[in-house]
Amino acid sequence: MDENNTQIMISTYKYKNLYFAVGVSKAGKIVWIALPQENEKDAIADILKLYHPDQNIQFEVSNKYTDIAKKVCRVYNGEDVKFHLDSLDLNVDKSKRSSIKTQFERDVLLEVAKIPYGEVRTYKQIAEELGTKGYRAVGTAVGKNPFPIVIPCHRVVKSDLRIGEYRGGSEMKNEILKNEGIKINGDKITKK
DNA sequence: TGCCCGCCGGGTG
DNA sequence: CACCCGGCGGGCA
Repeated sequence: MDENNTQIMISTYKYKNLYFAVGVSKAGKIVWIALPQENEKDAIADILKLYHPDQNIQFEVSNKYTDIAKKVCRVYNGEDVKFHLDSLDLNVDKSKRSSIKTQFERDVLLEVAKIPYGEVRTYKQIAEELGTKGYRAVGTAVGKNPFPIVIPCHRVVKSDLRIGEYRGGSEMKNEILKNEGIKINGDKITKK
């Protein structure tokens, strides 16, 4: 592949049979973070899903951003690693290849980004912060989070404190929360 | 427009 | 507890 045509750089990091992957733009911004996968191919495929098949995206896998993938891994495993929001491509662009399609999705993600380590908020709380009753719409937007783990959508739970859904499965959500020290009994958060 | 959603709360047994 | 259902609003074909 011609390096000069590379539009996106993908780096992966393996830990305990799980592959973490990040996609980074030419501009050096993270455009997508994969949920951990059992093999590297799936992790890379998760990044490329962002792009339409007919976009013929140029990408290259290298170790250039392995440190970022490693940081994601560390957060997954319960470390309170800080990420700068400016390392993420938070642009809203419906037409172009952009991780975030609408202003509403962006607003939701920025609200979720405020949830402190080791705490949870409900979908309803996020909606109310944004001044809407579209609780389900918040769930939908959270579900499209291009930066899982870094923007902690796993910390958003149902109003009755049940865990709720997750792209990677509720078991994975459960595990990340557990790694953060959040107490869970069955499918419910046990403390406020 | 119509339909799908990582939701919510009130209802019933 | 278990379903069940109407309401809500954002996004997309």
